[in-house]
Amino acid sequence: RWEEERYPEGIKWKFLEHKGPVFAPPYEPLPENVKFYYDGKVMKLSTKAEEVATFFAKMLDHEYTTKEIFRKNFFKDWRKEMTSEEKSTITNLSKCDFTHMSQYFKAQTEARKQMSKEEKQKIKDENERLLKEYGYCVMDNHKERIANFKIEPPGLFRGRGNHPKMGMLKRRIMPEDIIINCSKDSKIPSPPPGHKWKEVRHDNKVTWLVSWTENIQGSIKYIMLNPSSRIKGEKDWQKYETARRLKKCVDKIRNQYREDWKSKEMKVRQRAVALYFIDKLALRAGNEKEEGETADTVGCCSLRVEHIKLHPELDGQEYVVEFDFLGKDSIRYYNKVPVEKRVFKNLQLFMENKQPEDDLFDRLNTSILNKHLQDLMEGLTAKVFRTYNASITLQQQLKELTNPDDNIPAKILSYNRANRAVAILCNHQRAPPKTFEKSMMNLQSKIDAKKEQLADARRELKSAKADAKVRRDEKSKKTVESKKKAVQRIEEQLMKLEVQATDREENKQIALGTSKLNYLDPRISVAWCKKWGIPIEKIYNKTQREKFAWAIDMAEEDYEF
DNA sequence: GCTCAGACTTGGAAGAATCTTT
DNA sequence: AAAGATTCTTCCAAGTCTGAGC
Repeated sequence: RWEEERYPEGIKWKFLEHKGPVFAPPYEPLPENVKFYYDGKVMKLSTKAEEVATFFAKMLDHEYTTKEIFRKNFFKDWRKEMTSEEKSTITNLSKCDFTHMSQYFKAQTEARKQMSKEEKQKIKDENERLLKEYGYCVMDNHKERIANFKIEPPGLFRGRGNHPKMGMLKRRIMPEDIIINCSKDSKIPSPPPGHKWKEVRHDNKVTWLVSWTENIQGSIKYIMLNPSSRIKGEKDWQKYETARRLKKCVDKIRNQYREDWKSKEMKVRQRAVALYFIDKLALRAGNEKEEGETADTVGCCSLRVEHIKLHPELDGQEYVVEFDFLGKDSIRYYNKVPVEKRVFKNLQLFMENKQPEDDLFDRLNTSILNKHLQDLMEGLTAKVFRTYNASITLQQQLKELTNPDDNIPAKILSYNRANRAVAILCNHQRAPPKTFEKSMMNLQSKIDAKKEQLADARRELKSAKADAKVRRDEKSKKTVESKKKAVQRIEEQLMKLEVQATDREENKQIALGTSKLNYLDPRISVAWCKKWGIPIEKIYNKTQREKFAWAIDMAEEDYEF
């Protein structure tokens, strides 16, 4: 569908027109009868202070609001929004009572659920209108869907893990904060009445339409296109092509880093051991982070001595490395891995005379590592190994697990298992769903019921057969046939349920989404579907099919990653 | 080399929509 | 038709990596 690189190096588009962002709705003050209490007494808050209070009230049931850091950060920022009078009265968060406000919001949510069909439809229509007007742009000759055309509303920052900034106030974004990017010859979006944009620029070397600076980390946020767009799709395709190029030289690279374990230079040894981890364990690169600004998490290059334990022997295996650290999003990585003796010896060396909080690879960072990788293969960076290993694992697992004689549900179970192997490799975990146990039990009772139904059907079949033997007439023969069919149908249904139960159980703590969306070359899945006659809808839902339209178009059943 | 801003990808949870059961 | 379960979509945080400036 797309031809390769229609533009000179670095140029992303020739024409870009859009309507600008949709701002968060303005704050609506609470009705008079919704009270806030301080120290047991009713207190009427100024609009600004009230708005921030509602952010807290809405989160009251969440564990966040019990955390010391969250409360401290919130209170500090809240006080900044108060009038001087409020400031002098409200000095202690523990004396603030938000429960009435919280109840009000719960009632609102309930009321929204209870709305009539017409009212709900009205809201839906309004959302659709907004999407139609602001949700699309024109990039070159295509109308494209925008991913996030709505500006994030103000609220309380919720970091993940142990974030030092949790609870801080995310301020409201105004047109004056907004940079618009579009082409000169396009119809330039107009700011809301009485407002101005911070800037309008025409930079066709970037893909974003709108940007602003967020106040918690001071980082830039963007409005960009949907994954179904040409610009994202092409990039995605390129990513997998880079990973396929790695496939061709990965053996050479592996031999190289194994050689480097013996290097005289410490830096080279560290680089080689780190690369081994990235390759073998699919670890992330691990950039340095500013201390105290974010949760304390690490990747490969930023591992510290305290994150690994060396076991010369463990459970009958030699040279075992025990990893235990918090990775991206503060997800725990825990793994015991037997490694080659040389790696083990090197790790011992790297850890000599170091404190637990010292860097394991003190001579290495991601920039050094990536420069080296660039020399090994053009376009090679640390994350390409994750993509490569994820995709190659899927392909290999599909080959191994797919049984040609299986029916469709069983084949899909195999697919999910292959997907799961990748998710485990990439350490994509989720909190078990709150309703997990219950839903498993429900499914089990469905299975039991189905088993009984099957037993009944079999009994009926048996007696029908006996009957037919005696009577020897057409009618009873037909009855046998239809009973046979019924048994078969129920057997199939039972099998389907059992497969579902297995799949769900195995998936309890595994998140498949990220690998499916970001690491697995979609052409592998498309080819697999074609090969086994599985409808693509069983593997990809509508959004996913849109994102992977290029692959669905491109891949035949003999596609090899 | 090092730092930092900038741009873009990757990440799980929460909320909304839809389907299924009661 | 309400409630409950499941799936899809949105949200927005948190990574990776590049390149400019010194």
